[in-house]
Amino acid sequence: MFTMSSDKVPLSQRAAAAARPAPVDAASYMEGLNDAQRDAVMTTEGPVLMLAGAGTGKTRALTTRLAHILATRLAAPWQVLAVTFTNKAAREMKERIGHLVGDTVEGMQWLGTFHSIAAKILRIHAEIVDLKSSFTIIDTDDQVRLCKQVIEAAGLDEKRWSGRGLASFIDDWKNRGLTPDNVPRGEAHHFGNGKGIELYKAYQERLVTLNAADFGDLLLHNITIFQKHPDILAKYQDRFRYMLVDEYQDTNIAQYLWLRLLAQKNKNICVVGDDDQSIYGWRGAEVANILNFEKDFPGAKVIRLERNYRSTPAILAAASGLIAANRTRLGKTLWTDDDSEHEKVKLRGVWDGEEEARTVTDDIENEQRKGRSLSDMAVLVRASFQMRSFEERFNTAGIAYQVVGGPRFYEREETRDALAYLRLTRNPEDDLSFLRIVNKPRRGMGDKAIQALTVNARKQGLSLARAAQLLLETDEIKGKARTGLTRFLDGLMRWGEAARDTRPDIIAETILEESGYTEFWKSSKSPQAPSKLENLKELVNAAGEFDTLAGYLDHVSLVADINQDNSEGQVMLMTLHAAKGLEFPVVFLPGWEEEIFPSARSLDENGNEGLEEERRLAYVGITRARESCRISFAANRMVYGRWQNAMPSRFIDELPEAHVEVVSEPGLYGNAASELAAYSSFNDMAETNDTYDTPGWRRAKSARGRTSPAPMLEGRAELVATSSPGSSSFRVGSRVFHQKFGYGQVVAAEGNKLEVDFEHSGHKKVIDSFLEQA
DNA sequence: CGCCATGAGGTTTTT
DNA sequence: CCTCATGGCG
Repeated sequence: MFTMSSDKVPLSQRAAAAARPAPVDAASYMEGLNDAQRDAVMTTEGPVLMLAGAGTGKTRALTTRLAHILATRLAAPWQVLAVTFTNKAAREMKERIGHLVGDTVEGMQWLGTFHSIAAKILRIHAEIVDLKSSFTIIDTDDQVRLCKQVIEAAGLDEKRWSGRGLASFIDDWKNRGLTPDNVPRGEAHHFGNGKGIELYKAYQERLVTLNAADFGDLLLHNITIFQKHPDILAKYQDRFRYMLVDEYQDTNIAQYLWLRLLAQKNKNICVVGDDDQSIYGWRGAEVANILNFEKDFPGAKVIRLERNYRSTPAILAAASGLIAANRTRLGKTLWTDDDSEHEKVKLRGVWDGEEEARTVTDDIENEQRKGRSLSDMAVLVRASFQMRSFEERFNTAGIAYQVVGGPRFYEREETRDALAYLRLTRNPEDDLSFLRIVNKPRRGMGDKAIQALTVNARKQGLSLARAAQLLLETDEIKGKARTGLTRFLDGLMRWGEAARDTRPDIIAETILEESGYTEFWKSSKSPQAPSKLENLKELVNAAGEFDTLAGYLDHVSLVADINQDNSEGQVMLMTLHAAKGLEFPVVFLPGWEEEIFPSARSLDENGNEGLEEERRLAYVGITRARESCRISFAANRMVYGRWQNAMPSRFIDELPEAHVEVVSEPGLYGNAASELAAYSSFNDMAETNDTYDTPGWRRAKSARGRTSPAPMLEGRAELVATSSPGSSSFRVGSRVFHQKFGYGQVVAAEGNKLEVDFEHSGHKKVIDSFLEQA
């Protein structure tokens, strides 16, 4: 097919193409696409906003689009810019385009993550922002460390102003595309006694002397370069004839500015995303980017991918019903023509977290008995601390599980130490690495010696390694420190020498061995030592896949993880965030309680915007499910070692009841009467005139009053409010205070559930334990 | 230099 | 409650 036939094109396709030479507009890769997808592929010219709902074949559409551009020769592979957020996404995209166009995809050197592409551009023009093209990319840890140094140097109280705090301010500014000169003056007051901007400036200067850039810099420096040098910008504008951006709803302002600059000329920019799945606002993502796309790029064509190929109608209805409560959205309606028999979304209330873990585990075992593989099931939680109860239960039940996410390989202490050795070997000027390992293992270089060395180096404008070398020529250093430092520096020279003509894995192993680092862990009593040694071995192996040490190190700084083999036959346990983009036949969504989900902190810090993002997170969770979605909430939960009663999440009330089934605990409550009660409790909802803002325990509440106790409450206790037999300590008429709602007056009391008129928040139903006498 | 006591804080995560 | 970081002391 076409001119770029290759071994990668399946034979069947090549045969087909040979049999009936297809005209370009009826190309075989278009087969099986629906109208919207086809539209998204064919509309190559001008700005395009591809609004792709969950499970609507987004990846297929966008990879086909790129394949189409290449196949029809609208652009050469190197004239296409395609950006993603993660390496994984970039890899998958490349692979899938490869299936369509074969080796041509290898020419797509501008397909990658925002960061890797920005880094590539920055290496070419580094001198404009006072860097050398060999600059190092520092990670979050080093960033914090540097910030700490800057705070210290500024003579600020280090207890009051943490490195972490400064780093997050700087990150935030960089995410918004702000250099020190552009930060609004008012924002300086937020940090370091009004020294915020000064500190930011000092931090940037330190980076320049270190010849380093942090992640935020990669984009920001690009923007600076483009703005200062229209000629350079023009070059890239001409080069990138077609641009494609995946997960556009996750872009921050800096990324937006970068894209806008590049797209200015050809305007052939296609952004793909789903505003309903924007869940990274807290790290700088701007939903506004996708909401305003049509304004930012006049004449943009909006293409909606709404036909869902993943989930059952009930799951789609539940997700759609929930997300409809959000006000700021572009609006989409997912539909499916799958009308086969399917189950409703299952909702279960339980007594406490332990019971929740137990029932989920039971469900999993049931499914397994029915022949379902463990890897077809996933438990998705809001926050990682919720994982523990499931892990414990899985362990006792002997169910294999895999936690997805968690601490990353390249972030672990031993990995970072080892990399510091390798980096320092390649570049002896790398002071951050020097500091990290100069005394690890111990070489007699204590805090005092290092302090002196640092001062010395800075005075002479030398790197630490160089300064150390000079220091050894004097008599100022003696004893253990002298021998330790001498051996260390000798080692560096030797390794640097050897690195030139030795395989990276061999050199890595040699360095770790000769430096005494391996021995450091071997003789460590730490219980983690064996696994750390394992990790070091893994790192050495990973290095072996590269031709040079430098090549490996470049790769490492932009890749957060080495490929972990996802072994089959394990239940997946992860956060909702980590689950974005994945799908499973059976999905469990536990912990749907106020405070937990939506997270109290999101609401506190970001108000309604925070709430909407939480709701999108819930939407992401539900839409991960193909066949079965099981939501649960507990009436009591142990939080920080204290028992707290919990209210069912308001999101539960927002699920359309027609598509939800309340399930009682199998065996315990599984009788017809309670099933009935469950249904009628739903019907009762129509009678209550509770409004949307009532945190949702209506369901439980309405069930409580019935002759037959609600199924999920039966036996152990009433759900939500264990109505203390006596009455509440608050009387009607008394003035009370609530953490979130403020001051108010009790207007009605039933057991420990009260109705209160709050002065600022209006009429609410609350549980007395949330109140204080005012 | 390493170990224990004490205290604070305790979503979500990629590059 | 539990974990991590820091600080003081041996």
